[in-house]
Amino acid sequence: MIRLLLNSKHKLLIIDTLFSGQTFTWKYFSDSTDFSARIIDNNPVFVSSLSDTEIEVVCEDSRIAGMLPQEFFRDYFSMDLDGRAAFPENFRLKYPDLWNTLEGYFPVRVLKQDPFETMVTFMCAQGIGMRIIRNQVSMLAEHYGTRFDVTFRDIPVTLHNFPSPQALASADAVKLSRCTNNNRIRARNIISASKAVCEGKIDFGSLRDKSLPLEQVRRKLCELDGIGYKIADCIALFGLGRFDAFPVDTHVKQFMSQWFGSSTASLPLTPANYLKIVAGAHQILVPELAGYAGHILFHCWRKEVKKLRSY
DNA sequence: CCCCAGGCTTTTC
DNA sequence: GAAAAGCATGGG
Repeated sequence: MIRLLLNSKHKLLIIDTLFSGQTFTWKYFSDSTDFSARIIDNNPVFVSSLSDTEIEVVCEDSRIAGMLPQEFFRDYFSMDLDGRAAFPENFRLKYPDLWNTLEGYFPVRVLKQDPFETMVTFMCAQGIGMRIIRNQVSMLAEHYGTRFDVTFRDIPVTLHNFPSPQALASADAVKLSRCTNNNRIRARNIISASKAVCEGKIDFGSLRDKSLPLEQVRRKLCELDGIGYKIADCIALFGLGRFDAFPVDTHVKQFMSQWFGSSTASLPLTPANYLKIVAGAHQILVPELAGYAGHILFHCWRKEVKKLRSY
């Protein structure tokens, strides 16, 4: 058992962007008895916060994804990155009101999560609400993942890891569709994408190469059925650590129009308009961290403007 | 029955 | 080529 303390110079707010269900959603821990858990690289991981700037991580193995836990989790939680760094100097002068509203959202982390898990979960996120997406991902884990029964602080906890590419590649489309909101097309796309990963047609290791232009990463991922610009950019941002990737979904489209006066963002989200909105975002934000900024703006928009209760 | 939800694919001009 | 329509499903 390994216990780590990770501290940051700035406040932390950790939200699971992969919709991994209530039982293993990272939360903003209000008190020290509260904790969250999930499986990372076949390793039960427990997280709790000790203060606004310090979190405790407990895991079993001395290595996670080939790295020392200390290194892995600092990277996983982007501990050394300040959300403010994603906004250029003149941003607070140009958008003073928005800057004030954003204050509570700079601590939001972009987690560097598993690319396969990221791919499948965002394939489950087409044109449906957060609640249903979470249900799908939880069901995928429960039906196709491995079960872990563990205890933490004397509390029994049951967890499921996210299914492997092999597990989903060999799934039956009709059965799998129970876990994809009864959408068989989505189930079929997930199976074929999983096969592509198994066969090495999609190699996340090589897509991780930072010298690879984002357009090339996007093009490769878009070869898969069911993946367009938005999902490709989500995989790049959340799964490949490409913080320059700026996924434009219905919410991002809305705040790009409302907050930044993007005329393109008020038009239908065609591929051409998508690229224009991304280009606009790179003008307003720090380009190499545009996606990171987008994530902060996204959560602020949903909570402060749309008044949605959950993250 | 309407609209919306962390879009993508096919058809049509 | 790019714009418009079609698709799929559950929830409010």
